Amino acid sequence: MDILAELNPAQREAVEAIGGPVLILAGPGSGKTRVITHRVAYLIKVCRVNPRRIMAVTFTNKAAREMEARLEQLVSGSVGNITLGTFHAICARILRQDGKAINVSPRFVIYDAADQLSLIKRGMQEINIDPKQYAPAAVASVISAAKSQLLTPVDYVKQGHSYFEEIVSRTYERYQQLLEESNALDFDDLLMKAVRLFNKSPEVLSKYQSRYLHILVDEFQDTNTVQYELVKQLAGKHRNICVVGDPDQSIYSWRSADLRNILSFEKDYPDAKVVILEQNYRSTKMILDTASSVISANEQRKPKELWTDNETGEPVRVVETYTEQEEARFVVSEIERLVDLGESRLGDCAVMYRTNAQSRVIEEAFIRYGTPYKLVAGTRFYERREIKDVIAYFRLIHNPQDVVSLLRIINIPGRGIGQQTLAKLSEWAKSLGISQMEALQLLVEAKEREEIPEHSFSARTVRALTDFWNLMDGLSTSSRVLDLVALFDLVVGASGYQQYIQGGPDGEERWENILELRSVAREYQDLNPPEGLTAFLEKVSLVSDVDSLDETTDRVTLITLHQAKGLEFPIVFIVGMEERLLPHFRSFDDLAQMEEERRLCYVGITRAKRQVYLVYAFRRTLMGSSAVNQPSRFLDDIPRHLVSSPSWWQEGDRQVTEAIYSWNGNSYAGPPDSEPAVVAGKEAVPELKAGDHVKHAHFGPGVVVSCKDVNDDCEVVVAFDGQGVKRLLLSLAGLEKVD
DNA sequence: CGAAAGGCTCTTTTT
DNA sequence: GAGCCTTTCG
Repeated sequence: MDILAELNPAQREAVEAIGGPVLILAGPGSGKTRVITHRVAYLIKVCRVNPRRIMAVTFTNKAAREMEARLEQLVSGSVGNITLGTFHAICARILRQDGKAINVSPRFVIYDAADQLSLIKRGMQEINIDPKQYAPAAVASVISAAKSQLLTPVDYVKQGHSYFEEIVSRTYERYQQLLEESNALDFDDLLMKAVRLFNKSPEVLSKYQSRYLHILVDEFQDTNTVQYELVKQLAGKHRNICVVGDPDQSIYSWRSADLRNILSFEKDYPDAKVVILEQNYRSTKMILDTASSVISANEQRKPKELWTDNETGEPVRVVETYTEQEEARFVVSEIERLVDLGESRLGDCAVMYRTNAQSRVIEEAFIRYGTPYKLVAGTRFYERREIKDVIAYFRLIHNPQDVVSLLRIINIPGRGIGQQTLAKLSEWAKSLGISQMEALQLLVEAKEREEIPEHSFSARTVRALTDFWNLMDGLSTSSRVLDLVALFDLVVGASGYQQYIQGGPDGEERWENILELRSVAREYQDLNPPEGLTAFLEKVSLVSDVDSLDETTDRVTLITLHQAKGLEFPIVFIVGMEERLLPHFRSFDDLAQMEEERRLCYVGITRAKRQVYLVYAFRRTLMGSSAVNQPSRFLDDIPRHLVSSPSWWQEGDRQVTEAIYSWNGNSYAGPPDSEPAVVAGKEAVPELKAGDHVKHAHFGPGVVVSCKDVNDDCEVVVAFDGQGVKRLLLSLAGLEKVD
């Protein structure tokens, strides 16, 4: 297969420029992914570079997986030796391999944002800082930013001036100590310590520098200072570094991503070859023009002209609804309409929003209509309590020093070990200069020798504590011989966790989640005992929500604008196009942040191939209270000729009196004071009772479980054959009674 | 010690 | 509106 065929001249140039630094500026839909994969394939097939000597950094694990799959097709063979993954995953690997040089034990655990926050709270407590006065989350984000600038606690102290910075500084110091005692790294540490490793150990650096002949970085506009530093270090010897990005799609500055990285690349590498990809293959002219009109209002930006040979397409549709509920209903009914027309499938459609909180109302509407959807970040799987609990057991087995995990599960399920006991235990361990697990071990040994205890635990408490230690010790022992799945079953069984969770609220659902985690463990079953556990923990620590997005099922995708980066859909709905939401109110007092909101909007629009809907609600409930918001300022920048004339939304036979007004008419003509109009055309809806057999357009045949009257309507619970149990609204779901 | 209830705060985006 | 924390009582 000719790797250069099917590439346009600019793309081809980007693929063939293999000596020295290369900057590829790739507008949305310009075939960026294609260029990257073809470039790597070109290196392997044509330039005969050993895949082992190539590193490719992606933004998500999913992107890495996809790239690997495409590569294997292109080079028709294994590329297993290539280093491919996110910065975090690659750094974790480097640190496990060579971290010893800077005292990073290979058994470290990785703390996610929640673990980090809990440890910071603990640190603040220990040095008597009132969490009510200084929000731990705020302190956490400053510490994270400091780490992203490569500032250690010592460096940070030198910078601090304000009283708040003083507080942060002291917390940072204590927090870092706690991390070390726990043998844990947070996300920022993974990057920072890798850079530190390379600074401290020239041999290690040289090993990696020599190995990596070619380095590629995708989404370069979203890298931060540490990441760029790391790239510079790694590319220090061969200087074959290729970065790909688009400044207009930089949307992660809050994670310390620094747009200057991509803007100053040419200064850092004056001999860099720059390739600009401006032809868009994804969207219609109308969509592309809309996107351009929005983004060109940014001042701090290099002008760029995207163009396309695609057809003109339909105008963008701007729609006003009365409330967020109406907004959700509009989206679902419009999608159903499009599907009924036969030109689109559910899987073609995506609904995008600024904040995760917006997804709930949308989701409810989809459930009520019985329209299949997939929510990318629901209650994020790995953030669920039961999942974190079980993982904590594994982390503690893997690394007994892990304080966060210990405190998480020492009394889950309840073992009679309360706050008092834990405070004493912590104090006691501290006075002896040992970890809490080691203190527990002492307790066990003292008990076995029937010594008089030097602590003040009651006999009952001693029993509870020693029981727990024996449990964990037993699990550790087993972990050295059992495969991961067997260990999994042992952990949830022996700890009493299974019984605890099944007996609690939502027991079955939570248990299913745990089984889901068990199936992840199965992927590592074939590895030898210690490696299986390590690999499993690494995987569950570094997953992201988009990683699990499955594009093959025919369902509507519900996704945040951030997560949508890098994806494309024929039909895109952006909801919540309102001031205070998009742009988000947190960006109002800062031009740079406001421009980022605009880029976010741009990213959303440019995901679409065929049709874009920009939807906003006249009135919306935010943080518990309802308020009227202005339409987003970004709408003002779209020329009228790109927008369809004011649309009136009609839902089936139902005249929705409160629904749509002209988006540009500015004034709202007046909402109904009463409840929405009564559902019309109800006579077509069948009377149903429990036990009736029904049929649904998407879910197929099923049996009615229950019916409940709700405001002139009826909520029907139906068990569909093989599709699970769904809650539907009778008037909307289109259920058909079967005899 | 633990369950339950009440009160408080604060909401962006994520590897 | 929800999650977190604290308080209270058994």
